[in-house]
Amino acid sequence: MGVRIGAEPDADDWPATEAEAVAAQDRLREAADLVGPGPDPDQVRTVGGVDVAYADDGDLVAAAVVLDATTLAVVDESVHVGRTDFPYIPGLLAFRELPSVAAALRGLSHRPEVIVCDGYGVAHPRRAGLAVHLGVLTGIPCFGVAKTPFLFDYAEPERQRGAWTPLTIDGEQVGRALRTQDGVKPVFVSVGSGIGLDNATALALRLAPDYRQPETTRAADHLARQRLAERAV
DNA sequence: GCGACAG
DNA sequence: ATCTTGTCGC
Repeated sequence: MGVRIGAEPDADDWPATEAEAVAAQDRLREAADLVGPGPDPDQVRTVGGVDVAYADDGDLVAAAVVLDATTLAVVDESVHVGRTDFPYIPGLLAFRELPSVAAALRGLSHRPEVIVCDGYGVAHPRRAGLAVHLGVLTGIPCFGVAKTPFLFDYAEPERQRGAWTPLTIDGEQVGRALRTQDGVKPVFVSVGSGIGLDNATALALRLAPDYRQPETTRAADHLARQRLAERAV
């Protein structure tokens, strides 16, 4: 327990207002590595997943898991129980979730080779979504897989699993709409930092052999919800 | 100006 | 995100 994840979010320097958060994202964007290429999807051995579950009273549970990239079995997991002061503001999700997610990651025994986020990377108003933030912070290749579209344009991918179409913002490519299951709504893949879009797409598809969402996200989601329900006992 | 808006 | 019944389908 206690794996290095790179720099930690500085509690004293953490934005408290919307304006400060936006300014922080503008600086953060410059530090991101959008090319990678990052780990070869066929050579990766471990993949990390993170997610957060919330209670009505503001309590939260952040979960971090590590899966064997071949069997997709969970080989390591960690949770952080805490709270957030930062409200949910579209475009500023990272400032609400990231400190708790980072805490959960520090509780892992094994450092994953790549991390999958539940949300956006550069498919974001300031190209600085949760996956960009986490990738820069940890130094671990990171990308995002979101369930719903925000401000980008895209054409509907073909019906079969593996089909994808580009996500664009003002003509700029910021990710892909990827069909992970035949005839099921696509997910939205975008790079965070330390990995290229081709590898991120291939990995997302490989991590979702049976369901719409990657197993990393499913495992982290289940763990967070379970621990939140057990809380207060 | 108003609404919509990752999770 | 979270709150929720029944319902359709494998």
